[in-house]
Amino acid sequence: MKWTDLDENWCPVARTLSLVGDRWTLLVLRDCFLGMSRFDQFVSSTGATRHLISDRLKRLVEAGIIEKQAYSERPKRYEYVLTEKGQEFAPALMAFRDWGKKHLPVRRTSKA
Amino acid sequence: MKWTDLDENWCPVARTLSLVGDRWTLLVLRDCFLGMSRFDQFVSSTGATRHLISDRLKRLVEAGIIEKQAYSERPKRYEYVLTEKGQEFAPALMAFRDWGKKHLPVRRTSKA
DNA sequence: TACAATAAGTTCTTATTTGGAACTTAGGTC
DNA sequence: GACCTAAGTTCCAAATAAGAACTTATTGTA
Repeated sequence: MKWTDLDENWCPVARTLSLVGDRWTLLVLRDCFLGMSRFDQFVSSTGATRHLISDRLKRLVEAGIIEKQAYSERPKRYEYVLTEKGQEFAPALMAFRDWGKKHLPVRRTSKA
Repeated sequence: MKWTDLDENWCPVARTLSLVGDRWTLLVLRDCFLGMSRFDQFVSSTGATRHLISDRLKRLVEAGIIEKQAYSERPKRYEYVLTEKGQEFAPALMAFRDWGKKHLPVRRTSKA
């Protein structure tokens, strides 16, 4: 079974996962909430490959979660911003954040 | 970059994703919240391969999110139940559910 | 006794996805 | 004219997932 097959699932959690259920997509969304909007920002912030970021941004745009907007005409340059539908994803990311803060503290591995 | 490399990330969202940031893991957790606990239930409910379920259950046990418990001695049979750490993941799944209900309604494709 | 069934996995081969680096395009700057 | 930036795309090798069959231990049934 491939992941897009979940999009017609009876369960709203499964349908949501068919869209955003992979780590890079969710990291891109996190970055959007942190105020990032440009391709290279997503690449360096997430550590994902340019290929993946390109793919995930396309899916998110197609799903209406973010929008592609030109911020420069010559040369043509675009940025990505959350739509209202995307904004409403905030509670999910906050739940992830809270769980991570509580249950996965960073181990400081060196130099005090 | 591989996904487990996110486990030491400064961002709690990224650390959480290093553990549960894939669709099958999250679907298994959903099933746990729905009261399922057995291997074959996870397989048929999620539609993932036995191989994947096996792998994801291992990771979740290792992370202390679920626990493996024997429910039969002869033959040895195990089931998986949420730990308290796992229970506390509920808000994240509820946020996914709410978002999905609102923004991804099921299209009825045939027979009224 | 033999035959099928159940549960929880593992193993195998093939297909799909991802990683990593280099290349492209369209202008701008020194 | 040589180099820089931003936003991608292309390529091939490596990792991961799909799908089906097999395993192990035990119980229930004809």
